[in-house]
Amino acid sequence: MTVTEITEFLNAHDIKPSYQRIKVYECLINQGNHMTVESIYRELIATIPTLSKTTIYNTLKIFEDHHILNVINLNGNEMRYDLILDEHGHFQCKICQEIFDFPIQEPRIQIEQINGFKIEERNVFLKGICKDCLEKQ
Amino acid sequence: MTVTEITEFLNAHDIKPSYQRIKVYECLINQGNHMTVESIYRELIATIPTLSKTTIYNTLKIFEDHHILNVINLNGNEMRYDLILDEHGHFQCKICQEIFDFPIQEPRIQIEQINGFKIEERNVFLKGICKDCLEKQ
DNA sequence: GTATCTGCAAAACATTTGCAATTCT
DNA sequence: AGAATTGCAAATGTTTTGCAGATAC
Repeated sequence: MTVTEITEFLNAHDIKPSYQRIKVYECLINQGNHMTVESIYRELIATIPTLSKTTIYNTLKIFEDHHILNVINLNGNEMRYDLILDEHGHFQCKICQEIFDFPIQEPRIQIEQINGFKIEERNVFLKGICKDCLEKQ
Repeated sequence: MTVTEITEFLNAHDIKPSYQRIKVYECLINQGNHMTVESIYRELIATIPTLSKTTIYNTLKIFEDHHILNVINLNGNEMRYDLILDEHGHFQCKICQEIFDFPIQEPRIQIEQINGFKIEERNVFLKGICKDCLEKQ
């Protein structure tokens, strides 16, 4: 995705495409999902030496409000941020702590059980032991 | 569940049944799921005036380590604690913020997609608008 | 020229840690 | 007495807030 395309995308979602916002969005695309404010900061501080974490927080909040970003919290530590691209779940290994994405193809999880409720977001979060760590045991 | 039963239950899980631990467990049973440290504290401080939040944190950590409690974090604020009774998901209303439980009867969420991974815990967290808030709109 | 955006510094808040006092056996 | 538990106070780490300076239209 080029800078021009990001600019158009942000405009289309009523987000003014400032330099910082474009860079944060670019970072989320290039670095993949479940980034933290800290990891975004570390990634961008070389390019934007004056960048503050407050701006990252502000930007992510705006992205969330405009529904182009999902915010999740897997373990009670830092918040993690996912661009809304495809619907996927998260698996975190209890040993190496790494987070893996996996597709959710089952569109309804007994949603009819919750009668009259409007469901707008779904998060599926699994914990266990990943293949590599299992083999090391 | 009587105090005697809780005592036996904790003993059976290799947890020494101190007064505070019994009271915290009792609170989790009586007040239902997704309680926070703060809400447990407010509930118990009348009964145990010397109670500290550190003890609640300690106790919940022990319960978690001994697999009688699940810890979840829905919104990045406080952690929430669920006794492991039946498997259920959580639905949080974006308007009134209330959290509802719902049963998960579908045992596998495309788990075969994650080949060779050992899945030990599953959390399903939905967000949307609850019936009451929908009707008020 | 006015409104918006940025970013520093301080505040807020949940959780963890160190350690001394207490309790239990 | 000895070991485990409790709880106060301080530290930690993430996120939020207030506000002044910078930027954009």
